[in-house]
Amino acid sequence: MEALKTSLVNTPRSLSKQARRKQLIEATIKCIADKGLSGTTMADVTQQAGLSLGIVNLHFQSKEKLLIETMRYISNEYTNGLTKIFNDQSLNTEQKILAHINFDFSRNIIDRNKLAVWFAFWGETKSRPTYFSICASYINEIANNLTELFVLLKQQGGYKQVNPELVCTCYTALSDGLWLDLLVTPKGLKPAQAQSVAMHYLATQFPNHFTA
Amino acid sequence: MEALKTSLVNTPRSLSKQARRKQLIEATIKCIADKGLSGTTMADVTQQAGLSLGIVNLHFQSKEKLLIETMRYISNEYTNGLTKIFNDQSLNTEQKILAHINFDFSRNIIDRNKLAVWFAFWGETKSRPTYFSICASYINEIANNLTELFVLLKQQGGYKQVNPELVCTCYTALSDGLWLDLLVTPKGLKPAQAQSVAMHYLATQFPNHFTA
DNA sequence: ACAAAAAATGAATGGTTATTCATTCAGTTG
DNA sequence: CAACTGAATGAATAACCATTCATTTTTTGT
Repeated sequence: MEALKTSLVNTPRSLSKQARRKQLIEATIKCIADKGLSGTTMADVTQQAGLSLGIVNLHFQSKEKLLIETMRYISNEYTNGLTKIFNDQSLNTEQKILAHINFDFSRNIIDRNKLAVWFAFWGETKSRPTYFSICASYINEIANNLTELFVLLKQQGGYKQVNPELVCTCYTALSDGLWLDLLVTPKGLKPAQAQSVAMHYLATQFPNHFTA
Repeated sequence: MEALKTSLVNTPRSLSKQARRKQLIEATIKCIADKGLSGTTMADVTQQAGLSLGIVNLHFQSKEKLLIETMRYISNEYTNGLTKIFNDQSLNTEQKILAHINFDFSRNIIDRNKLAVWFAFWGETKSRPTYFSICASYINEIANNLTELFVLLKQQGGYKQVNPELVCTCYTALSDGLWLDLLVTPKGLKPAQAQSVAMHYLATQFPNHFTA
């Protein structure tokens, strides 16, 4: 019996370098989800991709670099999605915040394989400075943007009591915690419920704009 | 130069089995925090404990069992602390909720070494059923107890709008997310701040009992 | 169609690490 | 104090796994 491969199409002998790297990164995501970070071997990854053992070193030089690129891949996907929303001129403040939440709980982001990768790497940030620096680079930017949106909505909606920075910290921690729930107790919390919990919190801060 | 040992006292040749196991578990926590779950070897753990290489297999049979017992150790410490609060006859509902939050952000619980262990294991729950079953066993009990407290406070305080189950889910996710912040961005968020963020949320639900 | 270049392969290598167990050591008992 | 018991040690073993690179396969350019 042959293992299910990440790419279902026949893999032509020569894809572009870019495409081959992506294929390997996606196989890595699947392996980390299935076997954990410590249990993922080069043999696992290459078999999952349907390629030969030496291929990772050919394209990434080492396992460590493959893992770092995998982290960066997921991290970029998330950051780019949010940046696009923040820069979308066609959306007003309220719509941007809504789009942000929708994105945070969209199918592609809360995919359990990817969540497993997020938490696998977060669990190692204390011991691996490189992982930490990847996180650090995007966390601040996202927080600044989101805080800015809350500042604007506070002004526009006349919410005198709201502390935008606090709301940003609270919302961000809440959505991280809901992600963890989705990973660890998938039977208990469905994606739609998770999103409604996040909405419930925002409704406490901006009751005229959001409802639980 | 000799590595700093987990136990600073001279370790007598014969401790009780229980004490020796605890010593090894605490060395394991330190190693996981320092080197990550995948980077922690038997040599690391035993050296950290100031004992010889074979000692783990003598007391735990295998590395896998040591890791499981380490997870259980931290998990029990947390669950027992909360259970004690819930069963404390001298506290009223409001005081129990406050005690719960204080405990969630107390020094012994949000110790960064222990947080690193929590997230290291959570990152592997999808691939390791045993880790998952340890989590599952305590999550439900804690959620039920906390929900019950919110039900009581709703009645006692006349909070018609409050949904106790939702508040429990939200608070729990929020505190998990804040734990993650404390682990990943310790420069950005101090323990006292984290606790005040959690209080801020509870104040939105029970404004007559809690203030941000 | 052929040669040259590029990509991919996987057996072999070498380093790492969990586990074993014969031996050493400390504490206890009669 | 001598014999005994069980805890602790660490050298040796065996399994595992990342990486290398000589060889094979495919693509490209002329």
